[in-house]
Amino acid sequence: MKIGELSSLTGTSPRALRYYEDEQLVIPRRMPNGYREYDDYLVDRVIQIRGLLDTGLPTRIIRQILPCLDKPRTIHFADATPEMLATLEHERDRMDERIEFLARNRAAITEYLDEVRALA
DNA sequence: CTTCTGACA
DNA sequence: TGTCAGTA
Repeated sequence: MKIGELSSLTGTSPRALRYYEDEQLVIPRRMPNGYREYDDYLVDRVIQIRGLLDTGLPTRIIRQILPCLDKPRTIHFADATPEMLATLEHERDRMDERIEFLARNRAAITEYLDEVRALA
């Protein structure tokens, strides 16, 4: 499929899709006219990438763990280097911090909402 | 009309 | 990331 279809299918702008290619998060083939040709399995990968990006993971890390996320997930346990496990642990801890941060703000907003409603 | 690359009041 | 330009 061309970039436009992948874009609407994943809710990701063509601009972002081209950026992912620069970061080597997705490697589309090229059609004779120069247009990018994306394989169907990339729909799931792009959605996966967006989720990881929203989590706060830098593209460098995503690029590193992406091969572990593809279809034959079981086969990829082999290339799990100790360095990668270390970075993943680090990122997991960062996620925990982010969760705490988000939870505080959620609590603050809830509290604010309750007070406003109490006065109304 | 869609996509491509490069660039930024 | 959006968007504009000048093409293919």
